[in-house]
Amino acid sequence: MLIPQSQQFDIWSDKLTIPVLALDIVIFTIYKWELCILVTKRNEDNIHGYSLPGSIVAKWYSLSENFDEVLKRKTGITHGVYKEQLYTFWENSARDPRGHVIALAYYALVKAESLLSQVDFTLVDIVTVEQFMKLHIFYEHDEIFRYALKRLKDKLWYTDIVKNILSEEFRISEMQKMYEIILGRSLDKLNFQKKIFSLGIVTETWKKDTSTNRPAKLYRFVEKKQLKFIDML
Amino acid sequence: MLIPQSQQFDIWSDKLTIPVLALDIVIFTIYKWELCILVTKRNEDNIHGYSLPGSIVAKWYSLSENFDEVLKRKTGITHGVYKEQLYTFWENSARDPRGHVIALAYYALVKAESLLSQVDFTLVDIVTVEQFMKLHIFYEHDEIFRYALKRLKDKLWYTDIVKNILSEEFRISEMQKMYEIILGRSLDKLNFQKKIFSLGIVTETWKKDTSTNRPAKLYRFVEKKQLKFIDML
DNA sequence: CCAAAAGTGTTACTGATACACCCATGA
DNA sequence: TCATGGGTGTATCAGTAACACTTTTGG
Repeated sequence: MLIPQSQQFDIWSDKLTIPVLALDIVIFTIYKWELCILVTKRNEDNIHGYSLPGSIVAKWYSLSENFDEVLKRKTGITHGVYKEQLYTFWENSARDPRGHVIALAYYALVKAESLLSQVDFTLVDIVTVEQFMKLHIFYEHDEIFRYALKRLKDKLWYTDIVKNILSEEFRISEMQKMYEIILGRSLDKLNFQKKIFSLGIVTETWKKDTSTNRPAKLYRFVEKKQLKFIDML
Repeated sequence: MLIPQSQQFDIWSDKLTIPVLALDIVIFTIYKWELCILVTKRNEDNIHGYSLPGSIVAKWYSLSENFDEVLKRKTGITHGVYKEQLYTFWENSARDPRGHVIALAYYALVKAESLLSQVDFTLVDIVTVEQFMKLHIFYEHDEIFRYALKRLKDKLWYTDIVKNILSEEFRISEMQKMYEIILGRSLDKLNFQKKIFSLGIVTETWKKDTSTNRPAKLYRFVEKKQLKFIDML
């Protein structure tokens, strides 16, 4: 399906009556006990700022394939990623100098070790969410970020999404720590366990982790098929 | 921004590297005490079937404007509509003979009287959801429908979305009836009231509706600003 | 007075929240 | 033996669900 560039239509041409679709990604990870995301440095009209990694959606490929391709080309990450579509935004022309772009927003969750070993840091920076909120953000990517963060926080309580940033076997306290970092607040130990167990997303391994004073039980996530909640799509 | 058709690029051309974006709408209404939606009759390759009203998204207009335009052109409806974006689907080429289309799905809620007075029935049919599920549906519009129905059902319990199909002033029993029709099951009277009142979406008018034996209190929805729940986007 | 629909009470159960305490281990 | 997490108990409160009863009107 590859066509010589010279024969391709100019997608920014006024002779084209359909909008260009971009795919932008909020990539979350937990790094040094903080919730972080990846950002791309940008200079538009001599204004220095940041945006989310993103690119134009290509024809002939599914949205999932487009996601993988954008992620790879803009960050270097090729595997070990949880992805989920968020929302489709219209980026109005005042903000986007290129013209009328529709932004298909995704968010992703990656383990820090996995991310660090794959990311090309000449392409992107890693920033904490606190830092991000003080940056100058291009397009409407700050809005996309807020939406992604809300979705991530909400999903903790009714899915096993956190498994994408935990190891195979883990102690409940490690899991709780992840929740606390993402939510930005501390949680009650026992109440957390009751909630998680009632969700039915974890199961005991009957092993112990003896790396701390008192050994802790190790858990793992149950198979997808055995989960009772159904997450459409 | 109008360009003579002769000068426009062919959006289906292989020389175009970006996908075409379509906007498809699940239009719900309650008609004759049943939950119904609007469908478009289609014949593709001599196969008779139905699809959701939809069209190609045009450049230079916001998604909201595109929605209004599609709705008007494909159904005749121009006003009195609640709209909400659902999800963006990739319609794989096997199902969509035109090629690679990305479908931006919306759903809408319209009062039956408003719908009936506006709809052009040479363009669309009105079917109950039961009937719809037995029809031959083109593209992946049956999947979009199921997703829309789930969203609609969920939203009843934490928003005032139902106000789009109720009159200004109404009795709680009328409201309950709407919920029952949409959810497809009956609800307990008192429990329903407790739930709705705790949501804080309705307020008393101190008027009575005397059209039945025992007069009923009339309620109305509270102003948007006074609602405590925040619905992002 | 009876049918129809409005309107209210009670109880049991479940889950969320807050707080308090004991336990097993290494240093 | 004590500091450090791991692990558990319990009371309260709010929300959910099921069921039963009373009230007000028109005919």
